[in-house]
Amino acid sequence: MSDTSTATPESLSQTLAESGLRSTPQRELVFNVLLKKRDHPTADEVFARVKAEMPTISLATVYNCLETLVQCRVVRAVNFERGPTRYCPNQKPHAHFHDESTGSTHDIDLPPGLLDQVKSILPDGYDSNSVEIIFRGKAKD
Amino acid sequence: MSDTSTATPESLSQTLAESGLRSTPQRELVFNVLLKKRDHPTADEVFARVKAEMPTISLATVYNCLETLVQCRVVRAVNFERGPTRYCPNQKPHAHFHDESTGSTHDIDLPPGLLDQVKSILPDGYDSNSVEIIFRGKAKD
DNA sequence: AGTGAGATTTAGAATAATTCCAATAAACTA
DNA sequence: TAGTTTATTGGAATTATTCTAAATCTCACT
Repeated sequence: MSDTSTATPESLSQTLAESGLRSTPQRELVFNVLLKKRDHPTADEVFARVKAEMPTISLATVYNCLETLVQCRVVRAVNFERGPTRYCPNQKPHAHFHDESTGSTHDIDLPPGLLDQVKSILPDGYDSNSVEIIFRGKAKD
Repeated sequence: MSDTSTATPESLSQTLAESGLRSTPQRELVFNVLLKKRDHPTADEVFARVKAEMPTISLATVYNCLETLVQCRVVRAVNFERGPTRYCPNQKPHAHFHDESTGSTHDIDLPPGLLDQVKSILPDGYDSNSVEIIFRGKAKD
């Protein structure tokens, strides 16, 4: 069963090219690290994982790569309060559940139409291009 | 027509007392400043407005007061990406619309039941105590 | 009114995440 | 392969916020 909800490593260089950006070993590796363990890591955590494979990479580059991937829309940046930004390669429409006791983040699939329904509460004159839904609480397990 | 959606200045000292906290001129003033101009100011902006009336107040105190008001649930803290936290005395259930071209923030009233409906998409085992909805886009005007 | 305990305020130092910068290196193009 | 553009790098800088320790205030009790 193939997963159509995320870009594949193979398609990354194409996606980058479509935005006029270059495929580099650093960008590929940062993306692969995000795909391998989908636990919404921070830039620091991505840096640590990436350094294991490419010890010479710099933190600034990790920030640059993450920013690039977000621009290309193959990765989403997620924020909770003012905590460090977390990164998520899930491209399906989804909400986030932030477990306040563990600090962990879970993706919540959205039923089709929910985002449009939520958008429909906007009064005239509001033109929204994105809706974000964040739950906070405690998740079993 | 009275506005029941926010605590009144008069009720603040009572609300504070209920949490075992003292009413102080600084806390009252910070709260009044938030009520007077409901444009989701940052701590720095609150500091500037408050200093006009109480020139000796410190930024640390403004942070402390805002934090206290948030704890008492008479003020909500709102974050967009990693920008500075903004403060909002609207206690009605509402979403936020973040205008990306002006940086301004608008409250969007929620129809009754919407939050419960959104919460109902959570799978078993997720116990949420708050739902936040953020729109991004362009608002007319 | 006076005293002590605890709460609050204050200025400045410290922190954390991120961005900026200028130099080097790598990648595409002609 | 030379030249131009794009990307990476390490370190300094920035920003919002929190921490710290001392001074001040408030309240309850005498």
